[in-house]
Amino acid sequence: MPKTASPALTRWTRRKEARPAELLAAALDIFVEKGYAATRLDDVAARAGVSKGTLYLYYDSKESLFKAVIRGGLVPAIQRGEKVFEAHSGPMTELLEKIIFGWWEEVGTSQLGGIPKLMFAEAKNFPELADFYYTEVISRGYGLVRKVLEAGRDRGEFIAIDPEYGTRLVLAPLVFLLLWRHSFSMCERQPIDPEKYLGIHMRLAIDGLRARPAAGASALPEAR
Amino acid sequence: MPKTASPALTRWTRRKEARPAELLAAALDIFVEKGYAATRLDDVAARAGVSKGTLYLYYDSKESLFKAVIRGGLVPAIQRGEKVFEAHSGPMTELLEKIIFGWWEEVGTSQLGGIPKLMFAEAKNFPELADFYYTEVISRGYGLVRKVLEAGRDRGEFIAIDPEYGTRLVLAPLVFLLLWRHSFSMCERQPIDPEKYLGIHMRLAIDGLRARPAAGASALPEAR
Amino acid sequence: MPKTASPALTRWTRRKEARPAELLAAALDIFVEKGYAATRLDDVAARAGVSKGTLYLYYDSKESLFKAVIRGGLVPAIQRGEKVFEAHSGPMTELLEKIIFGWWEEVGTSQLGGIPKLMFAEAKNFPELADFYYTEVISRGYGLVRKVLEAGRDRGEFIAIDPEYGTRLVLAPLVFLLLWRHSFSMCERQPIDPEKYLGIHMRLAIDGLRARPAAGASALPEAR
Amino acid sequence: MPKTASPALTRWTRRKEARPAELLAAALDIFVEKGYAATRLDDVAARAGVSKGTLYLYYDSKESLFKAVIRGGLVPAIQRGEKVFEAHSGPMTELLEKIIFGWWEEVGTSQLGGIPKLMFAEAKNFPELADFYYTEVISRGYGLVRKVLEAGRDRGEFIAIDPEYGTRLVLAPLVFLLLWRHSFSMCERQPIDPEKYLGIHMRLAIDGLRARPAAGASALPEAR
DNA sequence: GATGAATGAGCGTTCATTCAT
DNA sequence: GATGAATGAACGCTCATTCAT
Repeated sequence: MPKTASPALTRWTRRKEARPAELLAAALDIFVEKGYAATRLDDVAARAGVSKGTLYLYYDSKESLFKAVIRGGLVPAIQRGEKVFEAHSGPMTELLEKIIFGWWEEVGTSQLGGIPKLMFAEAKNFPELADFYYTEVISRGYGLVRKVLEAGRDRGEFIAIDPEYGTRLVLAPLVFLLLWRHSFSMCERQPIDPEKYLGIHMRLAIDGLRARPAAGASALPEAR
Repeated sequence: MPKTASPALTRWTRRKEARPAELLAAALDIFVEKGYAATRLDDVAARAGVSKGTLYLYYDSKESLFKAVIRGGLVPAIQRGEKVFEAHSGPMTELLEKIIFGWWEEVGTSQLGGIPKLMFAEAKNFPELADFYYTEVISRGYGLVRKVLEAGRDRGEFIAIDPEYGTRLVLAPLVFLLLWRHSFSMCERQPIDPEKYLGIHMRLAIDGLRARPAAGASALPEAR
Repeated sequence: MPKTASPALTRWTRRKEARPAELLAAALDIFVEKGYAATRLDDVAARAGVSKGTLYLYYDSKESLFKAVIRGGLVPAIQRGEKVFEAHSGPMTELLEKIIFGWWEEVGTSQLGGIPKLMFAEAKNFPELADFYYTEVISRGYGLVRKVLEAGRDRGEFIAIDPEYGTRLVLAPLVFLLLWRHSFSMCERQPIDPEKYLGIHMRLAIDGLRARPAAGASALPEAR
Repeated sequence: MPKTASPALTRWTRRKEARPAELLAAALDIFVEKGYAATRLDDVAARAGVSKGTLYLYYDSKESLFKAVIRGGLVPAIQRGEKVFEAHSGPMTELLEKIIFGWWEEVGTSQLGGIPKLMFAEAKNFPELADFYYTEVISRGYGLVRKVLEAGRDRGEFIAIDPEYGTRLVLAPLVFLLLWRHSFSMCERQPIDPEKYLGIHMRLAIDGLRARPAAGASALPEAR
């Protein structure tokens, strides 16, 4: 005998295990589509196919739902990046490319790529959310890239640039790409090609950071 | 024909003509402080010293008020940049620095610097607004930088990089700085120093773009 | 016929029979702690160590649960008071004190003391509940005290005061004490001492009610 | 030409001066009818003939609306009682009766008489409200009566009873009457007659408090 | 032209009640 | 019998917009 006739027809269906993931997926969709403040919990519930009250069975508030989306989506991606760092041996230039492109593939091309725009947009109005995101995502992502730059400098691969600023300048175009694709991308006739964009950025950045064997006339004079 | 007839009438007329500008200044303040959605028209009216109803005498809706803010604030700044381009003679590296630092001083350090964050945040929810901003601000700003890069390439100063992507990569850190300062800047202990940040960016970018007399092993091989 | 067949069945049966009492005890705790409207059935269930659904196995609704609490708590206390009346012989002044102090000890100092406040609060919103409480608790409690006063008057101990009003005036301070301790008592620096309060009340009341051998100038002139 | 055709027909009617009083009257009605927690602001608005939003034009929250009801209704009544105290000369027995009966006529027979029940009911769940009420109403009302008792004792009219407890015992029947009439009064066949009830209370209380020229056998032995 | 009182749709959150398991 | 996931109707509060004055 099959399990039941049709789950879609019953109003009460027990889905305890699957629910949180479904709810989070629906929430991610709507948060990315509308932004944090403009997201209505009704819409999230409707997207997940449940009632608004059900949301509160799993998450205490809009804010905790949002945090769960971050915790379940972006934080693991960061952690995987940290694993990649630890497992890596070889030139830091390679590791840098691996991390940047990996992040793009994992985050940039998925729905998660819409989160940073949302966070930039709402950080001022929801300081607690901003703190959470800064601690859990930004500082860890930045720390990861900074460690790569510092290791490269220590290994003699990179020039001695201030790692704080170098990190920002390495990440800025990546962040910009993320924001762009969730804002004005539909306004351009010629849409940006992320692979090409990131490729050029990486080549310019790595070349700019690379320690030159014999500093020629055009080398950066004391970039610190 | 003289501008106005009597002084008494003049003062009244001048007041009436000054109203929109006062309203716009107040709106800019609040929009930048709170964001678009969180801005209450009551607050704008209070800041301008008028009643809420008066706002509707001049602007149809919150959205049209917001558009007017952009039209009156960012577009003239772009136009001044275009003037600088036309008046310039000499190396394009100099012009690029002049434009980037000029934009930072004029826009980045003023209230207007908060607009881009707003636009990125609301572009998806207000497509018409996004189109308007893309046409009036983004494409003109980008075009300006692109023309600098193209002129530099034509003059043999810069390497032959795809100008569309080069432009984005030159501007991305600037945009990032703008957004950062209106979002997460209060989360960091060590606040970013814009002059230093832009200085390093310019040196890296100009060095990366600069055509090298004799391309050594580490030079960019055909970055196109 | 013996009560139950086997010990195993007994234990199970006993558990099932104990359930309502456990639920009622939990409900009394929460109702008294939070009030009727602010009581959440989740809390009652949690306190009783059962699920919320189980509550509905035994009681149709929040209101019927509340009624059951009253039936099981206050009504037996009234009945014990009636037994005391019947068993008493001797002066009515003694009986009155016995009943008042007994009620205080049994009801006032226990959880049950919170019920009258609830009933006063909800009587208007739940008329059916009010009728039930009036019939089962109030009219019987009043009747008891009234009979004491009437007996005292018939025995020549008390003056001929209208027993309806005398009863109310004897009970009012008791009710007031009950309500006070479940409402504003935490606002006062010097908390009320129930023994002292009731002691003074009793002495004043009994003295006021006591038939004076020779009615002096200050005696109550026919208080009817 | 008359002012306007019909105010009832226009949706926007400017009522600024009259509004607060109308709102307060409507709020008092509903609060007394339903209690604090069970009062819906929609109902208050509907009773006042305005929209719910209009309520928030005048009062920040449900709580502040309620406080305004107290401040505008009960506090002035207390103040008038304090004036009566100051203006009085003559026996304290007279003053006590004047105050008790005055309070009854002014508060007990109006809608305001429903407030105390509501406060007893909600004090535990809204401690801030309880503090406010205790400070503004209870402690002042109690203080007033206590001063009468103390003055009477100092003048030799009253026996030396603990004024804190004497005050409570004088007021308890009054409070009880107020609560009763807003809770169970509709359950009784023979409704209580307030004048008679208070009359008997006053005679018993004043007689109980009165210092006896020559303490007979039945006088209170050291009621302290 | 200017005002500001009034509106009403909408949102986050709560909780008594239901019912598939 | 017992469970607890799911529901949905409320409720307090907000705010862009309207319009009588």
